[in-house]
Amino acid sequence: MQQGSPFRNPQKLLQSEYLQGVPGNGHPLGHHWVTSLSDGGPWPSALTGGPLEQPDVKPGREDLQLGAIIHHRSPHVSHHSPHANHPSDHSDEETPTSDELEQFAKQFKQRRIKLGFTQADVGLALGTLYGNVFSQTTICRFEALQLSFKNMCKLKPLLNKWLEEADSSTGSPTSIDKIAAQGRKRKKRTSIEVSVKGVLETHFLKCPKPAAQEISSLADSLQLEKEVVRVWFCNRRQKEKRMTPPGEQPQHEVYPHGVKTDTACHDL
DNA sequence: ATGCATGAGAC
DNA sequence: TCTCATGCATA
Repeated sequence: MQQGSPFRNPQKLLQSEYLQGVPGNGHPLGHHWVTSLSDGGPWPSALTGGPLEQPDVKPGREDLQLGAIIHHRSPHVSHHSPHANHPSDHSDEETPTSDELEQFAKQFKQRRIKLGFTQADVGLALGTLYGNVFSQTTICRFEALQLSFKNMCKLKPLLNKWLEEADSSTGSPTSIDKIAAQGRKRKKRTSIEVSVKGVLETHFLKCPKPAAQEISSLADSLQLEKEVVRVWFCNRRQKEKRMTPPGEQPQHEVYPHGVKTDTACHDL
């Protein structure tokens, strides 16, 4: 844990209301659980239906696998082995299909509740058991499949282990560790009006990746800070990449979003 | 449960 | 600057 300055931001986020009285901002304490599970791959095949199932490492990155979120609960298991290279029947450790993840998440939640644990409990337990603490938010998102596919894959084994631990240990009190709170100046969450959100949404559909200048003008017309607008777009894009898009329940619905309309979105 | 935010790493 | 994993704060 290296901690020096509670505010070591290389960027010059010139906001006006950054550090507003944070009660007790004198105890810096950062826990860095370097989850070196670096990125690597886009979505596996099961989703897009294409053959390919391996954490391949490709030099060129492509982030246009989103258009097709899956929700494939077809009775037939997509059994496609590109090459007879490895035993492809391993319920664990191999990259799970989106179906498996969905299934697991569902069971996980069910059993978690049955065992009487909250999402926060699990997050904490993961920390004491394996060293990686997670927040209630993350557990929640996992259960709701609101994480990227890759992220889901990463968390699954951890949660799986916890699950085994949890329901096997009848009366063993999981060491409840307490992680110190963190003292950091966080910008107050700005709430964007619904009407304004509507405008942003509209723009997003037209252009998911507005240029800096567009963001500026947009922010200007909406009377929002440029940074806020920028972040909004970032978050919006991330949302688009989630396994289960908001509003649509796990069904076989492939919505045709032209979200790959990069390179040229200029209105005005 | 989710909206806005941070930060590290990839381009 | 963007993506991506992650979470505080909030509805």
